[in-house]
Amino acid sequence: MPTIQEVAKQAGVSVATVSRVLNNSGAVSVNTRNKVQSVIDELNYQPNLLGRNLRRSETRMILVLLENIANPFYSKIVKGMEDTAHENGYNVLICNTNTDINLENVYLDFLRNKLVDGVIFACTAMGTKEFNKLAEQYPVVLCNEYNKDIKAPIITIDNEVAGYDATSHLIKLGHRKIAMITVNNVGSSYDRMNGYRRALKDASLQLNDEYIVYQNFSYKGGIRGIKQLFELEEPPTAVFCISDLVAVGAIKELKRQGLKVPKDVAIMGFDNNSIAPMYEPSITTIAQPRYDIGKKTMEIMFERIKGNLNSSYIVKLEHELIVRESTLPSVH
Amino acid sequence: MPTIQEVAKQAGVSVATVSRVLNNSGAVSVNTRNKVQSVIDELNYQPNLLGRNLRRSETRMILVLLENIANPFYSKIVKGMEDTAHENGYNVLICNTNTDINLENVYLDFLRNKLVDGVIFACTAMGTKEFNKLAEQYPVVLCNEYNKDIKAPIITIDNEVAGYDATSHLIKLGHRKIAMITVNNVGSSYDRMNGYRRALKDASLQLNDEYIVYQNFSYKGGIRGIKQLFELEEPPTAVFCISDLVAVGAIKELKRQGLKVPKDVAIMGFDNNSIAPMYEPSITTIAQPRYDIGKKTMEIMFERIKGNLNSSYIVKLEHELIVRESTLPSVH
DNA sequence: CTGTTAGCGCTTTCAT
DNA sequence: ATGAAAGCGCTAACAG
Repeated sequence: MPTIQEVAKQAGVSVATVSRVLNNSGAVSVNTRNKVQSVIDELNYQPNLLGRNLRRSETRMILVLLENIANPFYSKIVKGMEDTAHENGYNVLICNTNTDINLENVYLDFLRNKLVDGVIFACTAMGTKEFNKLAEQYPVVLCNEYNKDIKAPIITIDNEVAGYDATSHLIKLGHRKIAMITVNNVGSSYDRMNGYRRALKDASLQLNDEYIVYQNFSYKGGIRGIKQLFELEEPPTAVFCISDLVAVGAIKELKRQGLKVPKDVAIMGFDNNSIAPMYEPSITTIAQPRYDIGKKTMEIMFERIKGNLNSSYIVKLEHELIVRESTLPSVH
Repeated sequence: MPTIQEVAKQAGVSVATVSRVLNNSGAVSVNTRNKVQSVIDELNYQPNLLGRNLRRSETRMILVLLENIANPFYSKIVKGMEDTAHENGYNVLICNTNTDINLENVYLDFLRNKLVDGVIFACTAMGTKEFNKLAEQYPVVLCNEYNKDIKAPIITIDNEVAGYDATSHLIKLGHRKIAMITVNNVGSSYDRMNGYRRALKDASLQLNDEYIVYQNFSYKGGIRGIKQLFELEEPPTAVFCISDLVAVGAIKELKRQGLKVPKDVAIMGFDNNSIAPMYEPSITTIAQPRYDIGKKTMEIMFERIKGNLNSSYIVKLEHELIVRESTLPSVH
């Protein structure tokens, strides 16, 4: 592995000059440039970025924290982030935290130890107070996660309106007994539930607390949610699920109970995961503008790094209702 | 951001001593250690790893190249890699290449520029010759990808036997007309197809080239594969799909054509993706020991870094047949 | 047990 | 247009 020294020696110039051609900076005569470049090519020289990064005290790396890379929801978001980062001469690192606070801390050390210039949280494990302390000291932005006390830029959709739209869709199809399988203590779910409530109210339908069941974002959450709902005396005819994966679990369990979707029960998902159009039946859902969310998040990150943004700041992007088989109209 | 200098000054010791307590190395008196540690805590000092890494010329980072993080197949593999890396004081970075050779090159610069100590390919874009050149110079290992000319450690299952087992399962169920939807030019698929052929031969079934259709690993590949097969005069009664995603596309398209799985056609997947048990019907498949594959891959990486391994080396782990609804016995 | 010192590879003033 | 030299923050001989 040649160093810049060896290139300089072999080209008969100083290291400063080699550095200049490396960075296309300063003024270098065409002759010298060619000479240096040919030595670089000949030796197959690759600059050691550890040296550069130390000197510049920046790495042009952004860390993205995900709960789990397996969650296909984030794939397009990450693509949006990556493209935007590359356009700006940055690179993106992805790490899984499994929402494990210890693991999260390990990766946050990358930030504290100057290995990355900023962190995007697509998932948080730590508490709000701690988070705000971190966000005060370092460039940090939140993607698709939030609560009202967070002091950092946040990029998301308007989950309240999205919940309203999802529920309204079911109401328009004639459903009166509409349940929701959701999760607890997550800002976005809370907002979606508020939208659900407002839609029922606007349609003069009665709120029934038994129709709101708390599970988690998983396939199994959907199974358990349906079990719970269909033990009720008056089971719902439509279920709004907090994610497509939950919707899949719901459909699977309904099928097991001998009920047909959408004939007996309409199912609504959320996220427009890749599984939604593929499933049998395909799943009606709310699509989030995932690529744009990623893109915007990264743009905001650069603003934060430049210091143009210092306090909390929220960006809401547009969602979209996508109607598929799981809510095909039928009479009730 | 305090530096080691400031800690040293404030603690009234030399930077060497601070470094020693930081690394738990050398001998430091209990008194000094406590003093230094308290200053570290007080200043909330975090060592700048750019300095350390430059000095040590290692980063204890391993880069994992994936085609796409959205592919849930890799999630457990990555978990196995991460756990093993953490046990050894290393960290894992994940990058998407989209099998784009330019993007792959961007990330490989991390290796050439000393930002990571090794690269694991779970997906390759470059040609074999180039790959071998890289593998000669740097610690590189391949996970679940290969061809016979590769000169680097490879961790995989025995795809030929797996293909044999999958096909034999269908034969045992009484099927005689067994097709395969596969992909071209991929080492593992090639081996699985050889296994498929050998199973047919061992059962004295005739090989029918029309029953082998080439698509890609996607959902749409499954749809197109079925369309092609069911335009034949004698369509198959069972189809071995090269991946679970392909199987999903296959089932969806059969349903569209009014055929039932498994009643009319049996479908076999591969990989035991998370979707396989969730799908309707659930999908019979070959499970790869994904966590162990990841674990073993990382272990081999460390051997390579230590220099204990220099040439090509192949590790084959055990696979497993998982029978589900999509091949439930029925008479033909 | 502790301090002094050189240097990892690079960039960037400051001279010339 | 080019070079000399300082220094980013850290570690690791070496000396004492």
